[in-house]
Amino acid sequence: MTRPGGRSARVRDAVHEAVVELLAAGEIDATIPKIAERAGVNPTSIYRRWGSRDHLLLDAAVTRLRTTSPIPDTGSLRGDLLGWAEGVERAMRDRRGQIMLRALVATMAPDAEPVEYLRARGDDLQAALDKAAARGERVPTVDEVLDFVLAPLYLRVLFRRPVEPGTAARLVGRLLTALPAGPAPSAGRGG
Amino acid sequence: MTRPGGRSARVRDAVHEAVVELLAAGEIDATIPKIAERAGVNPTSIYRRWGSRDHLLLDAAVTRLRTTSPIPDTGSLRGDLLGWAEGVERAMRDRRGQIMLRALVATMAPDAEPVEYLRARGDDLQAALDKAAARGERVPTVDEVLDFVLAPLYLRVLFRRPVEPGTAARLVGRLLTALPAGPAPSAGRGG
DNA sequence: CGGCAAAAGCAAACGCGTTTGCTTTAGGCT
DNA sequence: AGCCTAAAGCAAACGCGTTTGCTTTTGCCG
Repeated sequence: MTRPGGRSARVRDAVHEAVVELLAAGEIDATIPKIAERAGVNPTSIYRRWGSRDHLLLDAAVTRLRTTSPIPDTGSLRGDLLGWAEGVERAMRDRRGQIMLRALVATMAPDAEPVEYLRARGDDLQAALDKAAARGERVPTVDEVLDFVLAPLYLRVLFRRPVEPGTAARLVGRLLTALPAGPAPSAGRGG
Repeated sequence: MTRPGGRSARVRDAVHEAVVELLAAGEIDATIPKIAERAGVNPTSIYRRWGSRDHLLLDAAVTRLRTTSPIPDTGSLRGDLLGWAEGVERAMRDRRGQIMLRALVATMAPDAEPVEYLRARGDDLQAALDKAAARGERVPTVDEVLDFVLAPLYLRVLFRRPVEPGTAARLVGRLLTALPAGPAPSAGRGG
């Protein structure tokens, strides 16, 4: 039996927010007691619920990502990709978004179980591409979208290079321009 | 006055190797005492020299990167980029290379001082492009190289998607194919 | 509205990572 | 070869993150 609402939910949200705020404030190695204090919560509650700092960070990062940049349904592939990519760009221009991306990457152990959220977002992307294909549009693969749009945005943040306004639009433009010419550089669906 | 060789160098190398081996073996949160034990070294030596686990990991990652995938001088831009990118691909297909990339990203605090090595590699890339331009070749910007080639390779590793053999060649092909058409999506030099 | 149990709070004990003062080793220069 | 000192080793003390047994709160279901 589990308790999704009430105090449990309040504690969860307070802890998540404390993580984001502390990390964004530069306390990159904030300990669990520090996070608990900031959240107004007992450290034991965190230990019992999340077990380790890494699990907590991963959970906080995924939870934040989940609320960011959904893929819209605009009626055209370009519109869908643009709406999504601009959401990603906005998140990547925000310090807290940057921090959480780094936390996500840092805590994804190389051989841990797959992050369910990432798989789901890959499916969303595939669905948008399928819709466009059904409309008769020429569509890229998921891998191409990730290569052309997501990877450059993320790499800028992870390597601390600036994300200029309009980057997302230029990257989507590149992807769609490249479409008629080149074959996919890698087969299969992405995560 | 400093001591570059002898015992100091042996300790440094042993510690670096211990870091790589432990992380690659899945001990992602190996503590300094564990690393010291593996290296056959006193923990105090690590604390005194590196100060913190993050500094050590960053140093180990950069040191390893430094020995990987230099930019060759083949006489053509395609050859230079291919040689370099295939070196990166090789590193990214190796578990230890994957681990160290993740460690690098994880320990690069958002507002810490720039990592000298990354700047230097950006300069190397720029130099290769300049040479090609001097030969009259049509050349991309550093940012375009990073977007088209490095970002997709790194993102695959960081998000634990497979790096298929030949990925580097396909990415370089894409970059050079896109050249005549599109303008650079972002100005400035890369890191 | 009453009761069961999940989850939070509390406090004390534990373990281990970290710091520190000192000693010993050995690199590099004359 | 011999001196000087940077750097490694050692050991003990310290501090704090973590664990654990128990109590208290409170969400949720009948």
